[in-house]
Amino acid sequence: MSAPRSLFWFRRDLRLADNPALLAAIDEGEDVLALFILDLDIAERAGDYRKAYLASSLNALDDSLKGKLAVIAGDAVLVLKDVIARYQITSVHVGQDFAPYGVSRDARVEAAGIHLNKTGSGYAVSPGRVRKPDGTNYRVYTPFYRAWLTHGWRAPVQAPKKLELVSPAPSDRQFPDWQTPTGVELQQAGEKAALKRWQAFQTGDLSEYEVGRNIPGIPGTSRMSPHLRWGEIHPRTILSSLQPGADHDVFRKEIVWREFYADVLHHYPHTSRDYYAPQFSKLRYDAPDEKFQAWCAGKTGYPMVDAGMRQLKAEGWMHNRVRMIVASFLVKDLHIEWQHGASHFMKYLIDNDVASNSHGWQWTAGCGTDASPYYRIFNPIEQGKRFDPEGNYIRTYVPELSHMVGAEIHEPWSSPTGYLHDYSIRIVDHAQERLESLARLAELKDQ
DNA sequence: TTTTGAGTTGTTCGA
DNA sequence: GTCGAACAACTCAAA
Repeated sequence: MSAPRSLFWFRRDLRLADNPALLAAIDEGEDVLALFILDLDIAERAGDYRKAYLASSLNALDDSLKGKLAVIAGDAVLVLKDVIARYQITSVHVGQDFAPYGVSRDARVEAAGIHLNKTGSGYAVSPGRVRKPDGTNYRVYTPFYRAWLTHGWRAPVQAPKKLELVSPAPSDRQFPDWQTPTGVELQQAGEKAALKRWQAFQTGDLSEYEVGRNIPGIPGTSRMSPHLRWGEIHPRTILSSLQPGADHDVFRKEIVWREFYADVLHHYPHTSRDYYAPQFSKLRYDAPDEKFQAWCAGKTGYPMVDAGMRQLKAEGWMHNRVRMIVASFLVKDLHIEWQHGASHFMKYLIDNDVASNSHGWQWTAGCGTDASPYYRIFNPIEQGKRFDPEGNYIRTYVPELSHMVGAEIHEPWSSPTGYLHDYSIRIVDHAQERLESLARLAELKDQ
């Protein structure tokens, strides 16, 4: 009988600190093989931004593991079978993945006879755990939040003190060569970068978060989303350093929104692509045409919308306030189904989380949980004036408007210099399309 | 079972 | 410029 040797399969938990599943693997094996499986099906769908971020995160993880991370491309079942045989693995450990794709992948693995020891997940309270007294799940955020607070969560655990790693064969070090696209500046990936950024946010902008988070022209948000997406930091680590006070409370609620949407998707897996409120599938929509292309390219002629869409392409990330503005514009002004926008986001966002993305879109579209009232249609001009009064955000991303100062930047059509540098003419009239949206929603009501 | 209050993020209109 | 009301009706959670 050979010595017990465990496999730790890294998936969405690319970190060493506060990783109970990794500790479980260490407990069970005299040594541990650290593995990441490159799923080429996902890679085919993913945009270059996501791939570059992941490649960078894997390099960072490998550094922490002193160059002993195995990376193998292929189908999870085949790779695991092969690795288990070749390295004489006696147990496989993972953190539980709740996203629909991960759930079905893990089911295939287990159906193939590979037992996965699951410890913890990427959430402070795993999806499915927060329940109403009658045992059913919540569909509204605020009651979920109150129950979530009551539920509580475990304290973070330390990084392993001692980690005996198996050295993988050179042929099992298939790190992808995915480069950041030219002209794009992605935020730094990896556990160290995540912790450093969290520390900086905690001692900095967190104290002004309630107001600052809504101003896209300043660095008022934490930018933890890409790190949370790949588990470079665990939400427990974040939550455990929050204090009482309004700004911290608002930030905690944002973390719990992530937990809520994961819970909703867990109970209704089809809502990653389909309507949470099915009657909205009967609404009259327009096919994605050249207007959709203009939206993607950031050439709608609405400064705040265009700035957001261009930030997405420049950084693989977009400020949350602006995500709502561009999403509302696509659905309510262009009358295009939310899935088209959600797919575009998933391609470019380095924080591409299917639960938060799909349900964020559905919220804006009015077909999600806690959906906004039908009459809540964002005015891209007013939103710009309110949250980017000086136009700092717009000037950063829309060079055709960089010569404009003050509030006039929000309405280039009203300014003699608005089109001096060939800024796009408005592709639609917001006031008119707002009425069109209300009319189409009224049709739905009459049915 | 029935009732009641509440529900992330807004805009427009008229006084 | 500011302010309050109106904008549907419905679903959800909890008493």
